[in-house]
Amino acid sequence: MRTAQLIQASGLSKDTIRYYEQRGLIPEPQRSSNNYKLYPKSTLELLDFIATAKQLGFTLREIKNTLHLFYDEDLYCDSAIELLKDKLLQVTDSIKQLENQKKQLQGEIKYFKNKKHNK
Amino acid sequence: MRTAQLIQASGLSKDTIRYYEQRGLIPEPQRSSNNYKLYPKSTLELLDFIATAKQLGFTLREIKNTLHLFYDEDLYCDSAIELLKDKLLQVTDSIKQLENQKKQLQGEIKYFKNKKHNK
DNA sequence: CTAAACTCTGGGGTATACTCCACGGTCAAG
DNA sequence: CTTGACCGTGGAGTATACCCCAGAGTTTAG
Repeated sequence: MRTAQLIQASGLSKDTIRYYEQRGLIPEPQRSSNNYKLYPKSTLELLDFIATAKQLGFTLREIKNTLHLFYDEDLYCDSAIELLKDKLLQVTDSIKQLENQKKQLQGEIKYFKNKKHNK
Repeated sequence: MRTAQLIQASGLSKDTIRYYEQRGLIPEPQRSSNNYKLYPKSTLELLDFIATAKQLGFTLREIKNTLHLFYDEDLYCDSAIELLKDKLLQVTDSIKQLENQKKQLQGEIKYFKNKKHNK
């Protein structure tokens, strides 16, 4: 498929796709005689995989490092579970930090309400 | 006080202080005859104020926009409460998003465990 | 044949909150 | 007087995930 089709099918912009290409997240496509890019169907699947991983909170760097999972069926499950668990820990940690921040904010609000009341 | 003292007392680096100065978070200090900077005591308090606000999750931009509160006692309470509530909403929202992400991750993990089991 | 649509490339810009480097002036101690 | 500590400046670099623009070739519709 050509660029326009990939853009359409993936819902990503040309620049995003190019960016992924440059960062090595998707393989360099073949070229037709006029130098237009020709993507295999697998690239679309790959882009979907990337989109899902991004949704789950993985950075592009992390995704790039796990791309072999996308190609290697045997490793797929175990490694995927491991990575997901790692990310789960990170997310849980972020939540904790935010909860903390929330508490502090609530404390501050109370403090100012009191201050106001005592005027 | 001179730069070294302010660095010491605030715990910030010279570059950070300079950065805040450039962004207008702290006022331009006076200069002694040799062009050394001379900070008033209030600058230290201001830096503490900024540090607290950062802790609470405010960006430097947001902090800059609320600096007048630091100077205006009358507005202080009401506006502070309002700002804190806004930030609280933002934090709460971030937490929700992360909770969502967490659920999705857990879902993915289950999916892969199942897949593995059925091999 | 011409104009519009499509495609490619290189390169710059964005936001955030700094850090780091290099060059040069100033001051105090010995 | 020299050495080392202190101080100031301008400007570049960092990380992330793109967006936007310009210039030029290609293809398709009318």
